[in-house]
Amino acid sequence: MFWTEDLSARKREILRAIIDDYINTAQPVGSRLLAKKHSLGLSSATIRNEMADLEELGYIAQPHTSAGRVPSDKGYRVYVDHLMQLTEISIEEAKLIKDELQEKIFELNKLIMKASKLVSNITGYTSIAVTPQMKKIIIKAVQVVPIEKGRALIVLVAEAGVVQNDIIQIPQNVEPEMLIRISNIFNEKLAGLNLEQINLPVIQDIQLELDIGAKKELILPVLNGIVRCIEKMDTSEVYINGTTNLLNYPEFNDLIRAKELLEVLEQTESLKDMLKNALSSKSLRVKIGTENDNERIKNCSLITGTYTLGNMTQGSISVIGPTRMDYGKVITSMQYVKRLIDKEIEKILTDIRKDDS
Amino acid sequence: MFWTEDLSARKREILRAIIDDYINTAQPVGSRLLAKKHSLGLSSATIRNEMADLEELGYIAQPHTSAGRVPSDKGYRVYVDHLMQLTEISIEEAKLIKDELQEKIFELNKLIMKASKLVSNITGYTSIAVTPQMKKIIIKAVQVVPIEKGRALIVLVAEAGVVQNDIIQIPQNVEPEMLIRISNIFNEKLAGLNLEQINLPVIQDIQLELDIGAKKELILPVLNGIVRCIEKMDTSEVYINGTTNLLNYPEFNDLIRAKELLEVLEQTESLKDMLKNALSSKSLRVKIGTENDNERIKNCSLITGTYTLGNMTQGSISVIGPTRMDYGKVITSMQYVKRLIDKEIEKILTDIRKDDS
DNA sequence: ATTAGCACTCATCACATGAGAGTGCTAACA
DNA sequence: TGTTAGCACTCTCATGTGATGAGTGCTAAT
Repeated sequence: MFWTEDLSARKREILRAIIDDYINTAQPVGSRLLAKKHSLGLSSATIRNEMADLEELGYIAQPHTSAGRVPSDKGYRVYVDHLMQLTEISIEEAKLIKDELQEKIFELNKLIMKASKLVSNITGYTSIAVTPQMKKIIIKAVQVVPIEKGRALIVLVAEAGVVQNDIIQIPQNVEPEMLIRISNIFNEKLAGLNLEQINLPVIQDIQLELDIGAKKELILPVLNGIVRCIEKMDTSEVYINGTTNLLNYPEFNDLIRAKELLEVLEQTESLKDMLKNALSSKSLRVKIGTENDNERIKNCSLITGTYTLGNMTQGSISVIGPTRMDYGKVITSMQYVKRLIDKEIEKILTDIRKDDS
Repeated sequence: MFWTEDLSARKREILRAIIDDYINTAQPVGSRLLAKKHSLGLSSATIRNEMADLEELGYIAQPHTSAGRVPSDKGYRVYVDHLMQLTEISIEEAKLIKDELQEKIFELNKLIMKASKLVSNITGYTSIAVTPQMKKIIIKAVQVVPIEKGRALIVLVAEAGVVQNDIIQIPQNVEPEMLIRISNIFNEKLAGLNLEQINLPVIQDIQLELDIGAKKELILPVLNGIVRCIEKMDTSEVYINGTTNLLNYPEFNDLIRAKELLEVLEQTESLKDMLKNALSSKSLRVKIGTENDNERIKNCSLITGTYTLGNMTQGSISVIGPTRMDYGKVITSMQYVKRLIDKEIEKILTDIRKDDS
């Protein structure tokens, strides 16, 4: 869409002024106010005419006949894509973010959780962190740890500090040496593979090798334990921060609206789905109001940044707020955080890969 | 307090009727209604007189002159302690609870989280689960797992399926055999101890033994890793379920009230403190309104059940709702859940201890 | 093309009014 | 003496009314 053909420079100026103002005040903005506050050098009557045009084009709307104008989703879209002016992040905030994220964190999930909390604090909206699904994460080590007679722990270690474990029952009379042998074989066969690559042939190969010296009663539980570890690794989790922030905004003064939104936030499974589609974009994705698939957040905007581990596994941090959101502020801080996280992830990976510490 | 001296049987009947009614309707209950609905065999005038007495004694109050009566915290207290009639748990609910909790769960925290969710679903209020602090949990095994050159994983296994791990950096040139040796020594020295018993003498003892064959650069990170594992184990976590349930109740129709409460629920640290004091009672603890220390939930009631691992480590599940809470329903279901959990915990412990599976 | 002026619209607020629920008190009753 | 009927009184809540004012669209003048 060649939107520039729709809108003269003046119309753009006016539209921006309207949206800036509305984001600040949450009040429909009228022509008189606009003429006074923003020095556009135009009379209210002229502005009125332009506003009528903008309304016809669908960028703004009137809640009722005698009210000012309110931006439509289409209006916000143009605003975000072309009109908005990004401000620099403040020095204090930059420092805060750096301080929080640059302390040594080996675990990817911890990093994302922390960043998410930070984003919610800084923006004043609600943040949603989804930890990565690990389908393609590479296994570093497998170990069977004897706990006591008849019980052992399977430990699966992958890159980026991802660890999972599972308790299994084993025959009473297993020698510790046997467990070490099994650990070694699993290590040899699985290390370097990613989760998806562990398929039937690989398992059969291992089974074959084990069958020589080990008993079936031992092999089966170990295999099951590993499978459960893989399942746990591949399960992404959802963390939400700053839920109550949303209640500060007048659009959720209506208890029914507020409840609707809070219920959406409680449905972590559907949240995962909502945020999954963002998983390809390199930069931030902005979904405004009805652009969201979910009916129940059609008066909310969702800004999502995704994080990738060596182009393979992905998690995300999102901010959700009313469509009347301070897009500039949110995007600025999220970009800043994203840059830092990308750098930290890089560090986690190279640290582990290079062993140069 | 010999409350029975305060109240005639008739007054008690009336008080109970008032509270029962108020819990159902959330409306101040008047004498006329009471005379009609509950067959007390008394005229509204008589009831009025009794109500005046009950008000003077502080069991009920009037929101304003021409309104019915509303129970006070003192009234609810008597109700919970003496007047309330516990109903049997319904067959469907019993089945639901059993189905959810009796599938094989080895991990204590999972069990408590699941139970908490269940309680919130059944009661229709909000539940708060605090996983146990593990100060006194007994260590079963320690293992140092090599991940790759220069990096290893510490795994600490304790009873009840509690596992923690931590990634450490180690010198490049460490032989796997050395790690096994170290694991063995730590195992020998730490297994059977509880977290509190791991103090300086024990550590020095281990250090002494290790110094003979291992390098300092290896021992220190391992020790640090174990300490961090212990810290992680001893950190209790808070899970909240059914937050939005609260918004269904008219006492939180006021957005300010609702927000206040939701903010309390977001402060997990202070929640832990609030629930800590309940950690001695064998049965459920009921805190009504102002009986709670926290100013901000003075119009809420909090019912807490605690769970102990062999009289040592403790976690809790609580239900929070308006003081006008269906105490009968909540207490019934929580008691039922508690009984089941206690049994399951017993199972987890004996299972692991006896190895008879 | 822009602007001043004006009639018109509509939400919002303050205020008045009436209905209804509930009370306390008094007097009659068992 | 305890219980009940009756009644005047109180206070909230819902409803309706009118004034206010912000904002618009249209027209005519610049």
